[in-house]
Amino acid sequence: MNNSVKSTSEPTLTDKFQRGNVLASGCPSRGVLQDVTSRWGVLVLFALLRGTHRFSELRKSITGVSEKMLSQTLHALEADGFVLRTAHPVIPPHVDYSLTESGREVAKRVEELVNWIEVNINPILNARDKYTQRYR
Amino acid sequence: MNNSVKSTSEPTLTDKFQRGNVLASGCPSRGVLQDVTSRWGVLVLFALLRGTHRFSELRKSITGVSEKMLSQTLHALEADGFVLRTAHPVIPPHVDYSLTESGREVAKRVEELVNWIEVNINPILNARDKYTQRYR
DNA sequence: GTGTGTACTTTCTTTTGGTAAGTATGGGCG
DNA sequence: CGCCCATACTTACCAAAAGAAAGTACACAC
Repeated sequence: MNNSVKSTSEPTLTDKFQRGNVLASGCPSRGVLQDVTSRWGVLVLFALLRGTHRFSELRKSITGVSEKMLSQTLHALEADGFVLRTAHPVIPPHVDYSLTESGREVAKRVEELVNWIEVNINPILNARDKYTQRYR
Repeated sequence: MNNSVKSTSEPTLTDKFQRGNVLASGCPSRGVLQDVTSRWGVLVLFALLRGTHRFSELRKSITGVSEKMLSQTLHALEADGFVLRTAHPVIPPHVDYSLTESGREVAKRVEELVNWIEVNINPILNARDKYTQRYR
């Protein structure tokens, strides 16, 4: 991946056709992929697809997430431009989280994956049971 | 969940419409989701979508993965029924890995996500740069 | 001055991940 | 015969990440 500075500000042909390659360890797209597919990142994107939520709401709907990890995950997704953080200057604090345009794009794809797994969970679990029975 | 006592082994209506809920911490679908979206799981599925590969080939194409993690990841995906392991009884060992039918289904969805990120990597990185400049 | 509510942050412990070395097997080579 | 090679794993050890729980900040109510 070439992210070097250009002498002109016009996008060149190679710029336009440049894309990442997650199979290459140096490519920054792998970092973004990790933010998106991280344990809690997936669930945050999935949850925010249903609309704006505040911190405490996310914490309640995503069962099992700690405040530390939720905070960390939201920051990473915000830095990548997927999540918009809106802090209202009141006390006690009130902060809203929503998806950006690009956030909705990734989240839609995450949702497709999550939905497929949720729908097919039973056959998958059966396969897993058979596997563990066969090979201990 | 099921209030009526059943004397037969026929699947009930509720059985048929049962699906997972990844937002619930107890739901096993969350475990499957983690296998699929794990750091190396995503890349293995993505790589295997291009066809059958042996262990050493995967290790080469997925830059940066250790033998331990590749082995571990392949086992998890095999247990979930996404990956088929075929060991030829020769020496030195020769083992092939390919996707099962359900493996192709998840992998296709993973691919959609990966492709979107690879294509849009540049705007994302720009957003990230702006973010780090603003908030250090 | 004590308690409440929200969104974090910090500290400490546990779990997970990475690195490197070891294991099993038989065939080729000197 | 002794030694090395190739391949697909395991194992042992240490570093990094995640989880649990407590602390912080602020204004207002009592």
